[in-house]
Amino acid sequence: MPRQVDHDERRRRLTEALLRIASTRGLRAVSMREIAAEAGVSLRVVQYYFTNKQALLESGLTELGARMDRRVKQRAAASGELTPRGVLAAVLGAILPFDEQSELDSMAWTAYYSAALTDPALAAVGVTLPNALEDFLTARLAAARQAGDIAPDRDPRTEVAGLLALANGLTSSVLSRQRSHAAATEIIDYYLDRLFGPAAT
Amino acid sequence: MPRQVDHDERRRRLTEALLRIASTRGLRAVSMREIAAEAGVSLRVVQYYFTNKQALLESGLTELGARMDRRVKQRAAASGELTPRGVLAAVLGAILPFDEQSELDSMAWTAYYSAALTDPALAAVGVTLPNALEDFLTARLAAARQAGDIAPDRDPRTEVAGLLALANGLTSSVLSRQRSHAAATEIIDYYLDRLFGPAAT
DNA sequence: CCGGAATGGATACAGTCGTATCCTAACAGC
DNA sequence: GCTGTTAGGATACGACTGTATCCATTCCGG
Repeated sequence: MPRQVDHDERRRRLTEALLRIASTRGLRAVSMREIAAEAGVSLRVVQYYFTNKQALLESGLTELGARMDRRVKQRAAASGELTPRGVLAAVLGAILPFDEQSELDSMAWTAYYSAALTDPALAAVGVTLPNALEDFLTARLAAARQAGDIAPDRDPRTEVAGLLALANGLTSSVLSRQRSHAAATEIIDYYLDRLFGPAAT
Repeated sequence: MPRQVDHDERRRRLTEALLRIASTRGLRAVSMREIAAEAGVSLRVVQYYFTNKQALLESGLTELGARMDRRVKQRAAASGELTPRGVLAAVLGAILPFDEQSELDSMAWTAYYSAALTDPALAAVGVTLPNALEDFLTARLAAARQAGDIAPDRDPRTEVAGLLALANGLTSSVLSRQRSHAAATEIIDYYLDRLFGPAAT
């Protein structure tokens, strides 16, 4: 076995190059040759480490999901809050684009989302994270209701679904510069106040 | 002047063909030749009535906006309610995909939205309607607050922005089959109850 | 030290893309 | 009826696409 190379590392570099193109110029600008150029390698190398363009695309979406997951956990840990509201605020805040990298990732995510509407393979990869997020938050909120932190007439599943949809919609408006990040955060806080009662965070 | 032809009518047919492709197979499947085939004409005809592919794309987005506008007005008129809540419910209900055609249009809209993130010309066309909608609803809600229909501590602009973002986010989840139309409507009603107080519609 | 697997450079292939060009009907005004 | 503009059929161009193939390295295990 000559010239052993770390395949995972190579694939990671290529996937990152793909996401860089997708987030700045859109998925339609992603081609095997463009990825090769962006990663500074030859076309053959891209072909060598990914059998297909499809496989490459799916790898990009998987990576995007992993990044979002990392951001959520990181933010939840950083805020350090263990209150239900703290968890919700951290997760929703991690969905909104809050710095340059997360904004780029959100753009790529948006491109993938619309591609998934007409590509079942991508759709299958893409639903994993949102579903996991919704289940996780629903469980947390159900526990909070048990503990009496929120009113018993609130349905945790409906609340979480609404808040997640809200965060996604706000992300869209932030990406299209209709709204600033600060304004979006304000709206989320506004709704959290409504849910938990107006408590200072 | 020989063989006079209704240019607007021809362009409309081509635009509709474009949207049919975009909503079922995505914007990336839209090509001049595909549009020609879908409309049952030759490639030359498509070129003849639209100078550019770009012009064709912009025409598609304009048409999507017009359809949405029509739907909003139609639903508002059909519900016949003049109450602030009725207007809000009608508009938000018109944003959600509620039948096959509006679902197809929502898919096309999503495709356009992500394309607009990397295409300034499309972005310019696409922001018109959402902004108009937000301004219209904000004015309505401000009037409602004046009239005492909602609590005076609610900020109309924030409320409207939140509700529109919510409707957009719910549309996404309905399109990706994460949620049914009924479930999405329920969530919207839930939030409207929160805003106006639990009144029967 | 050498045969063979791992890695990747160079190039080719068959399609498809947007756009441009050439040419022929069709028909209103003179 | 001739003319000139309008409407479109047919075809071509060069660029780009994903994928496949051929071939030269590199270097580990025997």
